[in-house]
Amino acid sequence: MRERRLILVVDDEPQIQRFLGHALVAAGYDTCLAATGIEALAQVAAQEPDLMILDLGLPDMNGKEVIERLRLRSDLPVIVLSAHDQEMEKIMALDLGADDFVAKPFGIGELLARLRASLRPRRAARAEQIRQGGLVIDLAAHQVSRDGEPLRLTPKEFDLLAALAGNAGRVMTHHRLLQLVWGPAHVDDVPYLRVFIGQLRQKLERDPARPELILTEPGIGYRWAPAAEGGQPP
Amino acid sequence: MRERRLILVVDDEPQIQRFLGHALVAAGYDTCLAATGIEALAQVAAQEPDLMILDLGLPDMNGKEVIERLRLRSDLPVIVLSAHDQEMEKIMALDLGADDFVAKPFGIGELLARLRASLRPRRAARAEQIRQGGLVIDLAAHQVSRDGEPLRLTPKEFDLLAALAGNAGRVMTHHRLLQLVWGPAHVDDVPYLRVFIGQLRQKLERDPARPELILTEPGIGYRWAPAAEGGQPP
DNA sequence: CATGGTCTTTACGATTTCCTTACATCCTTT
DNA sequence: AAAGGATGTAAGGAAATCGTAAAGACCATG
Repeated sequence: MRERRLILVVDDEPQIQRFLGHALVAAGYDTCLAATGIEALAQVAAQEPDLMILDLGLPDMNGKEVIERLRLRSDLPVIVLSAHDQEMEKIMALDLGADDFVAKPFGIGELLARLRASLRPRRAARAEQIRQGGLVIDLAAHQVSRDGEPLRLTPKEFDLLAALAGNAGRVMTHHRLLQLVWGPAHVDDVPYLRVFIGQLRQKLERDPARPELILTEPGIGYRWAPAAEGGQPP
Repeated sequence: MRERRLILVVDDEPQIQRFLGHALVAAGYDTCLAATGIEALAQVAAQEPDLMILDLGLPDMNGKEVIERLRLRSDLPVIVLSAHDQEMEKIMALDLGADDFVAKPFGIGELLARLRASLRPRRAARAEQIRQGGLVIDLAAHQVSRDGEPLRLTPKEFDLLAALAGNAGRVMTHHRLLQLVWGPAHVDDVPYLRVFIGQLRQKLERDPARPELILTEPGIGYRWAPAAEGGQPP
């Protein structure tokens, strides 16, 4: 494994590139640079960095597209830099799987803090097996079993389950789930989600009418219940 | 980084300039001065102060314009000084992004307190967790919990909370909150706010009748209580 | 070509959230 | 002390969202 973490800085302003480059090196990281979206994706493939700092508002494609195409092949953490007037872009970027964002103008201290936070937990969350009650989900082997007995899940069902259980405890928005399972073209087809969530509950939950594993966050999305949690609201 | 914080005082009355200058220096700040709006903007560019104290009623432009033009290039905290007959200006200034206000005549103690609150490192926004007492707000994960127990918030409730807590310490006017949560079409539907503020307090506050987190600024808006600050006015 | 499985799409009742209004309470002003 | 304005609560109906079932489309396989 590499000794120092490699940070890919994607920005078209040489001034900011230089500034970030110095600051990151001073903080003990290695850096590589890209000035366009195309370049950025090429650098990801070539250098396999540990994190990307992405400025929205590149000359060749918008940040949304960069993340979209990046997410097809990698789960590299992304921190988005955005100007004040880019609220919409920012929210889109987060929806598509950016990990965090920092508004310009930013303090270097703040950026480094976000960077440390994004680099940390990612490694731990990539376990191969997820256990929950009598449930065992083997992401690598594409298998799920309950109380030792294997369950039959269709590919889409499994992808959806993986997206949920792989982010246990976090609320996954409709957009994010649709993006992960159905791809960028169907981020608005919320009915798909309803149907497949229903099917998953039918197969996984002890009482599909009162789910304990896949919880609904009305108006937002769904959430995989965090590990040990007992008790129901009155 | 600079050792002492630099405060820019914008006022056309030499008497007040002198008074504030002495008081601020005595309190351990550096100061610089401006007597007009133009001068103020020039000083911001030249000196890069840490905070601006802005008297409404300048000779060359009104406070609204100063903040409007300032906000194009900076998110410098601004505290507004206003007389009784400048209510409209004051609210406009807050609408445009001023952080706080102090009514003339003011006590220096009060001004210094507001100043400390506005200088406190502003958690530049969303995406990271906000902690307050037993409360944890995870804006990215769309989750709120108190004393470890997750709270159920509806989407609108969450948006409103995000708008408030993401601007901790600032006075958020009715207009600004309505604009952020309900959109430009409902900036005058203050009753929405009352209802949802009430619901949030019901869920978040330890004693909803005597709120400690969401404070009312009568006639103006609401404010998320700044981090550590003990004691309430009688 | 038929078959079985999976995915997409639609429809409808149930649930949750949102909007709206009315009224009691508090604070400031005259 | 009374009046006016602003705020806080409660409650009902409107609107949006959710869960479920079911029918047709698509695809690989035999």
